[in-house]
Amino acid sequence: MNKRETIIESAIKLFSNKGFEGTSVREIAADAGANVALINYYFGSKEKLFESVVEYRASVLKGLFSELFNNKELTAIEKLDIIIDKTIERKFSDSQFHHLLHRELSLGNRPQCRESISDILMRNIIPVKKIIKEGIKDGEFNKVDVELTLTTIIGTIHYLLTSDTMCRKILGKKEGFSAFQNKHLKQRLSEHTKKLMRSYLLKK
Amino acid sequence: MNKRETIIESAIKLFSNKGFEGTSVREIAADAGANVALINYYFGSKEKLFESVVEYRASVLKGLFSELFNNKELTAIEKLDIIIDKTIERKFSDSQFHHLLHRELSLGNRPQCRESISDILMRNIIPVKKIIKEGIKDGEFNKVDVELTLTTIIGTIHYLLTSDTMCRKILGKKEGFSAFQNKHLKQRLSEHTKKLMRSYLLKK
DNA sequence: TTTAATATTAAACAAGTGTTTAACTTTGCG
DNA sequence: CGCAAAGTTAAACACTTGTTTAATATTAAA
Repeated sequence: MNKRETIIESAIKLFSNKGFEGTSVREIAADAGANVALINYYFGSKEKLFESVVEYRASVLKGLFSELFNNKELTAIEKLDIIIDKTIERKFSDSQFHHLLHRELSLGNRPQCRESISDILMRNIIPVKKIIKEGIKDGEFNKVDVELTLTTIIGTIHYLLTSDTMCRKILGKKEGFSAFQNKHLKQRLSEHTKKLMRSYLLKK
Repeated sequence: MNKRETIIESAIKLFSNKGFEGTSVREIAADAGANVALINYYFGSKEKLFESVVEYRASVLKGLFSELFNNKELTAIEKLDIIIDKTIERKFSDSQFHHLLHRELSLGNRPQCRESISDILMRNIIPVKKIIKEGIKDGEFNKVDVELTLTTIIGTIHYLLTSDTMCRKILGKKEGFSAFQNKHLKQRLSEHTKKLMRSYLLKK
């Protein structure tokens, strides 16, 4: 890993934990073991470093579900099951970064940055939308509000990951419980979301 | 409205829009038409101003659903309908402030602040939990995962309000569409959430 | 009106901010 | 090697940050 990537990794860690404005370029440089000037040398500015961070990680999230849409052997509800599990897996394993995206998304500054973040998030949402629509067209699903149904799937998973503190309180757990590294919770969330979708989407 | 309150109001506006770290005390003072030193005179520090902001607004959100729990004339699903509508109404009318709370909640700094914010949010969640539990005990509801069901309700509403940009993209709307002031969207969200909960909770 | 508490101010403070400069070192290619 | 490009550095730059100080203005009670 070269110094450019080291800086990006440190930036991801610090931006995720302390926010964009709450992190100084000197902190990032120190964490990466690099000179402050290197940040401007490689990225031009702190703001452009942020954009690089987003792009850098975005490539990992890229097109996770697109091939699923073209699969003809699975039913729509089976596809949705896979989407639910993968979304949970992804959000749990990288909850810090997802917080970073959503935090900056809710801010009034840097509108261009909001635009690119929402584009990244949409890449994983569009295939889900298509799959639900297809399920309805094929008569497998009830005629539901497609956009809000996918909002429910993502929103349920997302809200549970709001913060470790919040998650503990919702679940009524004691202080020691670490929500984000809990395997049982992922399983529980997966079952809940799948059952919910089956009862709502599948015809009785 | 005295100067102390004027400062709090300006702080709410600016913190909501630009985040805690992204807002300077001088901006707040300027917006409130007050001298910078007044912030430290009244609140002691920027951080304590933030706590005052949270407390100030928390009183408004206080105990919105507690009396609903004790109501014996409504069925559990009817109570839930009311909760859904009130939650939508509240979040839509004050989406900026809710973003502020959730943004700071997801940050690693100021753990004591996270604690008080999650306490505030829980005040509105606990009665919902009770109502769903009661519905199950009375045999009106299926035996669902209570904590995750309420997460679904709040998460659905919350996620749609992530950002105006994001909301537009999810719904497939053009640039002009302003999600947060749209009456039709509130109605649509209300119907979706109620239907979802009826199909999931009520016995067939 | 005197007096003491409260409110408000401009100015200064020290520390931290992102960024730039110019010098120096390392790298890789002809 | 020679040399240019890329990488890395310490120091300085100009500016903003939250906070404090000490002086002044306002208020309200005695």
